[in-house]
This record gives sequence, structure tokens and C-alpha cells, in this order.
Amino acid sequence: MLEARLPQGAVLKKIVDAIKEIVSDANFDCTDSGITLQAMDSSHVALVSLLLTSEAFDPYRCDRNLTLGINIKTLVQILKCSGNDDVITLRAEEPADTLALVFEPPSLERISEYEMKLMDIDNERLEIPDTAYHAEITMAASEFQRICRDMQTLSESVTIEATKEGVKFSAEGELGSGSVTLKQGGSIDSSAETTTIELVQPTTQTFSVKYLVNFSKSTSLAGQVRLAMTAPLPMLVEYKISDCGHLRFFLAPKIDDEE
Amino acid sequence: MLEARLPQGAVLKKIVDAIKEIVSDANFDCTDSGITLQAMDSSHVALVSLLLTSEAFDPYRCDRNLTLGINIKTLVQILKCSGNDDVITLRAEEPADTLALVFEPPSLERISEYEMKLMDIDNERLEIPDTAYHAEITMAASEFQRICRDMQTLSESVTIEATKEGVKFSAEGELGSGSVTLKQGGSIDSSAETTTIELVQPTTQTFSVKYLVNFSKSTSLAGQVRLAMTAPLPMLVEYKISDCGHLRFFLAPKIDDEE
DNA sequence: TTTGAAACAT
DNA sequence: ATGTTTCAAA
Repeated sequence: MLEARLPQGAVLKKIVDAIKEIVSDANFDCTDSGITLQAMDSSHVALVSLLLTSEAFDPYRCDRNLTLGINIKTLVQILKCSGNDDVITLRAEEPADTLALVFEPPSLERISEYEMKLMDIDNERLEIPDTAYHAEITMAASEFQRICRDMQTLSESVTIEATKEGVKFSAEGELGSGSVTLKQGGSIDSSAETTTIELVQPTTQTFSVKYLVNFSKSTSLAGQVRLAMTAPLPMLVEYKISDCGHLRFFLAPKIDDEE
Repeated sequence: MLEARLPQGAVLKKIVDAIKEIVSDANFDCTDSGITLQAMDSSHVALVSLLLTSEAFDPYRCDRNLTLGINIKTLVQILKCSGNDDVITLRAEEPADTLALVFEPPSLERISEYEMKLMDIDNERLEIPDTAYHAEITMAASEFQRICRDMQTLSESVTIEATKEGVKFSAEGELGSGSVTLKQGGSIDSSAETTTIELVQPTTQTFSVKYLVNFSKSTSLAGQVRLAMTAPLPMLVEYKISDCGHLRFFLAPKIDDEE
């Protein structure tokens, strides 16, 4: 049986909002150490990987491994019935054919209980090795979101170029072309606005910008985002969830021209 | 070559926002003394005339006269990619087939560069003599905007009547009729709210109110607006841009009934 | 009031 | 999958 009380229920709402445009159905895999999710988008270009460790919950109990096959749209609907300050408790028994969600406001003056049906979902779970990347950029999540949206007005593709001086996002379209360059920030100043680049070798890759715009819906989850590239492998876009997990996206680069 | 650095980039954003509903394509004429634009709306009833003197820029450089044929919608899109506090630098080479725009936030931690394609636009540039008008009204720009919107709810036309006592805006429609009268303000008090009237002879003219509503989108550019009339010539609606230019609109009066 | 995002319907 | 309409936030 699973019983997981999430004091910060808003975190779950944000996570589900962030992935709902990308994934329609996904398995939530629950083990003793926490909950993970891995799913590809319908076009098999993007991969979502969520980790919520047991530390996110209080208390967390999972006797036996459980796989909860969830329709994301349904979960979004149900989570809409919770308040932003609510504590959310997840509960599932074996066999896992339903998931119970309990919403409690801080005042405890109200208890909402929902139960959603689960589904059987084929899971082709691929292990993603924790590679050492050639270029790792850490920057303000809001800045990344803004840049992706700006580039989207020009083109369907955006090219990301990481050098030791900085990172350059560029796009070219019918209206014209554009680029945004962020300089590597002073290492002393370590605010969320600081851009940091760790470089093994300069890297340039091109991506479908609509996926990046979708990924950047996770901006509310974390102040910073980490972009990690190793050509020609997929890029990793990571949002840390406090100290209790992360939401990762992987996006295959466009493989048209020279790189 | 043109290279013009506009410390107050927001001014350009406001100008373009103000004219985008009226003009679809326009030539930006760049000379040593500054940048001008003159364009008629599609129905040839209204004329827009912009002057941005070289003093608006720092620095400003224009070796040879350049005509930049700009699609306003495209420019709006690109300007959306700039922040409100950004410094905007315009750059064009000869032949002028592209315009480069550089956006820099005050922090300088980011540089955005856009390049838009230019077009060939027929310019029937008419010189507008700086007439002495029969009636000149200076009033709060926000007041003018409010009055135009109010009159629009009643009718498609508004009549402006300037006498030495004040100025009266009136409209008549199916719902009923209405008027707003502003008295000439005390000459001592010279706040933006003061209404001033300089009169050679009392003047009454009727205009299509939808154009005036469009003109008044420029309200954010200046505290005051100047209306200048000489029947039966077009009215001038002028917004001063600090001490470095103006945005002028000319609107032909309606010529149906008695005047 | 205007602008952008989300939901819905085609 | 895309366009349109509605709703919410700045």
C-alpha cells in the first residue's frame, strides 16, 4: 500500500500542469525511496522524467512497489479541485486500480476526497545514464522561458550555442532573425539571475522551440533551470524540486544541417 | 549607414503601438537631423506623421539619407522581444534591405539582436505646411482619450466645438445624445490637466470618432495633446515626445451637414 | 483595457 | 492537429 502525504500540495499541481501538454498517460512508479515517472510525448521526440523522493512527503509509506497508470488529463481535473495551500495525500492499495487523493486546507476545516480510476499503460522504461555533458548551462528559469517565447515568434527552431563566454539562443524565420546572448555571470554573485556555464567543449545544437516553450511551463517549480548538452545526444532540461527531486526533460536535437 | 541608440527604448514601443492600428506599412526616413515617418491609413482619411529628432538618440549617426520600408506588424512582433527598460539601438547599412535592432537591459547581462527584412514602399510624401490654425486646444491626453471613448458609445461621429469659453465634444446616436465641455483653464495653473484654447475664430467640425480613439492610444507618450482646427481643413492631433519630436495625426472632417 | 494563455470545437 | 473563443492577469 502507498500512503504519501505531500505538505506542499502545490508542487504536485505545478508538476502536472508542466507535463500535461507533453504526456497524456503515464505510470507513476512508487517505491520505498519515492515516486518516479517516465514518459515520452506522442511524437517520441521528448522524454519527461520526474523524481519525487520520499523526503518530499511527510509521512511517506510504500510497502511494496506500485505502478499507478494515470491519465494526466483526469489528474489535472481532479487537482483543480484542490486549493493551492492544500496538503495532498495520495493513497493506493494493491491491486492498484484506483488512486485516492485527499485535499486538506491548512485550516483543516474541510476535507476533500477524490478517487480516480487507474489504467494499464505499457511502459518502455529506459534507463538514462547520468552522463557527463559537454556543456552545462544554469540560468534563471524565467529568463529561459522568456527567450524561448521570443524565439518562437520568429521560427519553429532555436539554436543554442554554448561557448565559454556565454550562451547564445538564435532563430531565423520569415520575419527576420534574432538572437539573445547571455554572458557568463560573475562567480561571486550567485543569485537566481546568474548564468553559469560549465564547458568541456563548445556545443551548438538546434531544437524544436515549441517543446522548449512547453518545458518552460515548469518555471514556477524552480528559480533556475539547467540545460545540459552533448552533441548529438538529446539535451537535458532540468528543474530542481527543492531538495526532494527534479523534473527533467530530454529533447532530441533537429538533425538537418551542419553541426 | 544609420546607427541610432535610443536610451528610452520604451518610446519606440509606444510609438509603434500607437500607430499599428492605423498604418500597416511605412517608410522610416532617416536623415542627419533625425527620423521621420509619414503614412496614410488604408482608407486615406487619416495621416500619421512622426518626428524623432537626433536628440532623442545618444549617439545618433546617419551619414547618408536612408529610407527604411517597414512592415509595422513585424516591427511590433520584434519589439515585443524587448524589455520595457531596454536601450534600443537601430542599425542599417546601405542598401537598406534589413534593419538591425539591438536590445540591452540596464544590467547589460543580456544582449538581444534582431534583424528584420525591409520592403519597398511607395511613398507619396506630402509636405504639410505648418499652418496657423483658427482654433488650438491643449488639454490632458488622458482626458481626450476618455472623452473619445465616451462619445464612441453614442455615435460614430463626434463634433468638436471650440469657442473662447471652452471646448465642447458632442455626439448623437440611437441611444441618445451627449456632450462633454471643458472650460478654458486658468492661465496661472499650468498642470497637465489644464485646458488651453487659442482662438482666431470659433470653429466647429465633425469627425469619425473611431480614428480619434485610435489616435488617443498615444496617450502614454505625452501628458498633453494639442488639437488644431481650421475649417474645412483636416484637424491636427499632436502628441509631443519630450523635447525630441512629436507624433502627429491629421484627420479630414466629415462633410455631411452644416458647419 | 489590453494582452496572453487555456479550453473548446472543428 | 489547428483555429477560435473565452477567461484571467497585468
